[in-house]
Amino acid sequence: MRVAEVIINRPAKKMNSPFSYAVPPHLGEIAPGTRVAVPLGRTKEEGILIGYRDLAEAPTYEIKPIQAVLDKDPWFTSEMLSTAKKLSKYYLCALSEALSLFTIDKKQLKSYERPKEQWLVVQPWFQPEHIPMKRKRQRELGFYLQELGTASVHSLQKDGFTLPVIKQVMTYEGIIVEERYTQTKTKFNACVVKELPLTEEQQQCYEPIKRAVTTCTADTFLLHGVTGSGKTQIYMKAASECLANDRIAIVLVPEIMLTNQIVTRFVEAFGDEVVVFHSKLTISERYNNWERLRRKDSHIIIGARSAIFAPTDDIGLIIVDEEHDTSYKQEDMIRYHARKVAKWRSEANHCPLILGSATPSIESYYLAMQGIYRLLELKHRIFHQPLPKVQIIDMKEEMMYGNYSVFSGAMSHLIRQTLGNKEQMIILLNRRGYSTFVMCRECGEPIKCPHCDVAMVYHQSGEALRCHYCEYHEPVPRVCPHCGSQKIKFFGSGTQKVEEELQRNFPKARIARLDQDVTTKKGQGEQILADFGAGQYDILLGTQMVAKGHDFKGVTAVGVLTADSVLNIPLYSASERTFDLLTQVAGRAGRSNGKGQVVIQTYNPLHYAIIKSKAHDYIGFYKEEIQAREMLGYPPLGAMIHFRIQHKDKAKAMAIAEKIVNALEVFLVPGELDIMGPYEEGIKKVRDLYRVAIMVRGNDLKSIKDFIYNSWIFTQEGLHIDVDPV
DNA sequence: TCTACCATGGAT
DNA sequence: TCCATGGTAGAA
Repeated sequence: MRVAEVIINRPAKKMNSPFSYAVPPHLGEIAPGTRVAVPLGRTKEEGILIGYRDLAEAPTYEIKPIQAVLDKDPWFTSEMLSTAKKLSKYYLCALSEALSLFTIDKKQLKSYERPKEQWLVVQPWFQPEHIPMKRKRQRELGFYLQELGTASVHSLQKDGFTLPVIKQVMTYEGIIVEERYTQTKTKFNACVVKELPLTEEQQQCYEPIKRAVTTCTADTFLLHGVTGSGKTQIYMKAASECLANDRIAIVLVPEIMLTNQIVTRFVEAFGDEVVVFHSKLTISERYNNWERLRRKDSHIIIGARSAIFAPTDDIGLIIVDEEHDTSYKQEDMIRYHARKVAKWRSEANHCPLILGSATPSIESYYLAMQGIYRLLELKHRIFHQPLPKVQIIDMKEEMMYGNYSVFSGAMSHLIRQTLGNKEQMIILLNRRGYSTFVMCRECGEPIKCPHCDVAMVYHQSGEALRCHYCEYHEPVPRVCPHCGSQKIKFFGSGTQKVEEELQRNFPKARIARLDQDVTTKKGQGEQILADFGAGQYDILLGTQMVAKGHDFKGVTAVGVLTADSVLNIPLYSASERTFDLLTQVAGRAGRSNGKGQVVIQTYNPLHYAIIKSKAHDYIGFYKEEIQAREMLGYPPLGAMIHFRIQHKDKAKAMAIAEKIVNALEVFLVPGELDIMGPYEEGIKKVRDLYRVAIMVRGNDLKSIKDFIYNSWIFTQEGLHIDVDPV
């Protein structure tokens, strides 16, 4: 007996294997990849038909029939199905979760139909002269229609006819109303892009990419180019080549929210050939975009992380811009890395993948050094502007000279100088809120969140202490909840406090602050950036979002208040992230006139991540970093899996973790595959759940992953598995 | 995930 | 004895 294998569309790991259903004859042949409605228990559920199977003998359970077909054409191509399976096994998540990444509507059991609209078709016997003179607009529409022969209701409304008038004309003799699929095709002027000249260096990088696009080769290129070297130009050339071959190009950008340079340039150059995916799109806009890609009305999709799951086959090119950016790794739910998925999809679609960055991820650069990726380098800035001058300030020294303020002498001087020259400055501080923690002077106890193991942060707005890990907030206590003393003091400086201090020291400066507290109100972040770009502010103060890809012409100076905030995070990639952040933010200075100045304050002035970023020396940094990782077996010279067990009972969490370690111990080969833990995490408790962790590190984790995928560990409650944590 | 089922246990 | 709660196996 032939049965259909259906994955129930529920994010439950326990339902990871497909369920068998019969296909009733009246539904005909259902292609794999189609969404179907099936009975499950006593409810009706949505599922994805992933294939067929022959049952040798009658099963012990009842085979129920599929109730309905939800997609006219299968939503999932076979490539999407196989990529989802790969993702599920690699990242140890449920197949249904992996599949749902490719869908755009989380509402279930909704069938999707291609958008249709009504068209009025004029028949030979239509006589507008019979329409009474009194009905002026209808008569005009009649003659207008006769001229056109056929027109859609939508287009007539655009031409100034109201809906009642059109409705009335539709009833007249000689007018036939037809339903047609919406056609939104607009002509694209390819010349715009073709005329974009490339420098010789760019041309050299572009040649092999072009060859790979035309020959449909799944090569991966690492395009390493300093900021301002014209990577976008190469992306656009490659995309236009892909478009000329009538295949789809996917362009991934880090965070689309903040007015993204690349998006604007693509839209300007390619017009309606570009479809922009971002989280603010409505469901119908998403469907419409997808439909455009499927009909090849548009060939380029540009968007953040999730755009890699564009439901399309025939991908001809994938570009990951700023490939080192950490926003490509999803940190909640399914913790996939978009760069990894891009690689899989490029292989399955036989198309090249371009990874572009000024500071490539250590992993990508390593693979390029191994000859697995092809390294392409842009060493010169297009207009040959010099890179900014970077000064490193040792804050320990500042303190020795009695300066306890957040601004070193050099920093104050740079601010004063920039303001004096009527130029703009960006100041980076990786801490939001007012103060970093609140502590009692008597007993030395910091005030902690009652639900999480973290110090609460004072936020001026609302005069409240907030926890950055949960929604908990409370007013600042008058007396210490621990010892009753009144000596409560604020320590450390967040963006809010620094803003205040800046304003006090430089009363005339116009200061804009950009951090999560400001961005939560939608559109406000973009507005601040736009205003700053328009010169309405002198200083832009903010968390790392000020460091990313904006091109402000008036900015000549950049200040980093604490380079250590990222460096001190206990992660193997802390140095890499520090180097990236410093290099990125320094790159904001002097983009147009070339006299950029940067001041970096730090307590670790001798750390190589800081020294190498001062010298704009990526390769030097890479060499030191790869050595450090080689010694410790960190990625890319080994892979890691992070297990987090959460439980409201600390002992239970520990017990579960120990059970997991015991089960995995058979794979332990010291030096080859190591298991660390179970240990309490740095932050012991979040939202009243205790956190215990296990870390597995090894040169090859495939077999241990396969084991976990098929064992009880996979469905263990309260366990979160993070493959390739960053 | 959702649901039905069973076990436990406190209140009546 | 009743019902409420909690934990858990199974769904085709």
